[in-house]
Amino acid sequence: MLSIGEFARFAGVSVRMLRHYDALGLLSPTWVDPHSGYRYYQPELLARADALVAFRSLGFSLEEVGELLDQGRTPAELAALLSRRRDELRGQISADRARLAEIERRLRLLEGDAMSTLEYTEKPLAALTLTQLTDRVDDVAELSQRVGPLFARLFGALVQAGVEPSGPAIGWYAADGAGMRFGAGVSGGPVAGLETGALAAYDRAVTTIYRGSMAGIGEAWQELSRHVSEAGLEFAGPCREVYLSTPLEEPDAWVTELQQPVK
Amino acid sequence: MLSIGEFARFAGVSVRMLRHYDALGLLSPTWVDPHSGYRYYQPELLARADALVAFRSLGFSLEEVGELLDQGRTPAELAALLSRRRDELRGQISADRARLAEIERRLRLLEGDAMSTLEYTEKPLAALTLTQLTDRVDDVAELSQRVGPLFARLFGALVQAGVEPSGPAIGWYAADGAGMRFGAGVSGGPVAGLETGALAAYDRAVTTIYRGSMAGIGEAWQELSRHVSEAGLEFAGPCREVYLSTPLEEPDAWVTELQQPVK
DNA sequence: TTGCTCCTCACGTCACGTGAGGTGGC
DNA sequence: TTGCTCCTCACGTCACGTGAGGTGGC
Repeated sequence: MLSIGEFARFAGVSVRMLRHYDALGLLSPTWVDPHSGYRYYQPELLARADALVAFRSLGFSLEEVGELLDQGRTPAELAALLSRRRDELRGQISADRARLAEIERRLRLLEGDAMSTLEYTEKPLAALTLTQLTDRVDDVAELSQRVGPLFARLFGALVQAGVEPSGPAIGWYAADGAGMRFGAGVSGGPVAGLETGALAAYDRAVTTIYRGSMAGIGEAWQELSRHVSEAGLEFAGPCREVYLSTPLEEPDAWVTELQQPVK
Repeated sequence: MLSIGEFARFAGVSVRMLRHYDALGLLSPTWVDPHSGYRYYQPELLARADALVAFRSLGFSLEEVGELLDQGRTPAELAALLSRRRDELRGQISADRARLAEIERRLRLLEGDAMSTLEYTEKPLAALTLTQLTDRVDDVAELSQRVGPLFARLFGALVQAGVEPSGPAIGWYAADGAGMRFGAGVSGGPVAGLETGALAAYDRAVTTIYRGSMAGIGEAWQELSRHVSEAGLEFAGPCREVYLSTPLEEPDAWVTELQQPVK
């Protein structure tokens, strides 16, 4: 019979962990001295300890290890547990690959002319209730001349209603046949003369912060599109522009977040 | 100015986390009402929130994110942080690949004739002080006839000295020119007529539990060797056998752990 | 005034490591 | 008898989620 320290050395785990496994009922000593509380282990228990260590190092939780060590499991149940872990691992590996690719991209940018280049963030997009004006064009080329006036009308109506929005202005753009539907709005309560519309929530969206005037925003969208397709993603809904900082006298200093739902 | 709830929706994080980031000094509100404690955020802060979210999702800790967001960092420092994370990710991916391969191997075994096949565990090997007898052979073919008598002599000496070992008997085998040095021992204090020797500790060893008589242990070692080379590992020291259960009357029921240090 | 949002404090998660303070065994 | 090992209890880790109990703002 081995003391806990000897058994720990053979099993390659800490004494603390053997006590923990005992408390969880995963690996109990052969005999415990009722007077001193000392734990004693038969060498045969090393087989169970080895299996425990092996399953842990494959990334199973201790609860799952308990199921895997349970003698009553059928091969089909064991296979189900292993398959689940296999799928988790595949998911982790591909997520880590994507992270690695993004880190390598940023490293390349740092070596070269980094400052001019955009950074991308993936995050969920919350649903949004907008007080807005909407419009549409048949030809996308007309879009740039139509968005500005729409925002001008929006802010005119807000000023007339005496409403000062607390949050940023928001634009959205949805493909509509050969043309495009679009809207200009702010979040907040209903205002006479303006529509109330809703933007849906999305689990995943690629976003980026663009700094500069609206003249260059088309190029920024093109770069974002390229990034989305290089990451192996697809567009999953209408895109949004969130105008974070729009000092009237300095159109080149505007800060806009571009948001593209993806899947 | 946005309330914490509005800002959280735009940033795609929870209100709880915004308070946490504030407490850590990573992302502080533009203004805090001294009376109510309410936090208010400028829309411009979304750029910082996005960067924070992006770095977190690349797997950086919040402490590292703090360094990455710090304006005072030079491109070289940023590159160093990114490179470190890149190397971590590469390590994780290859570790996960190895886990995946092992899980797939076990799944294949479960489909086929699983029960007869060995399971392998990787764990560290502790240093060991042995009370032992040693010998050597010039020709490895002689080994099997020489190990048994060595153990017989060992146990004879232990009985004569009145020593009952608490732990398992241990054999070790080290290549020595064309032949092999080997030992038979038990852990525990010095015994007259026996040598005292030490086995070194190893960070990594592949181990397996073999059930059966010593006649089949050579085959078990061959399977283990095959597993080691398939896993892309190399031998890194003398191997050990730990005799976990050795009922005298049932040599076919013996339980032995095979241990092979690797790198 | 009613809901809604916001506030702080604090506990739970998971698989450990690392003490503190005390006792048993050779 | 001295060290060494063992015992239990409990806190710290990390990035969160989820309450409890209370207050502010429209």
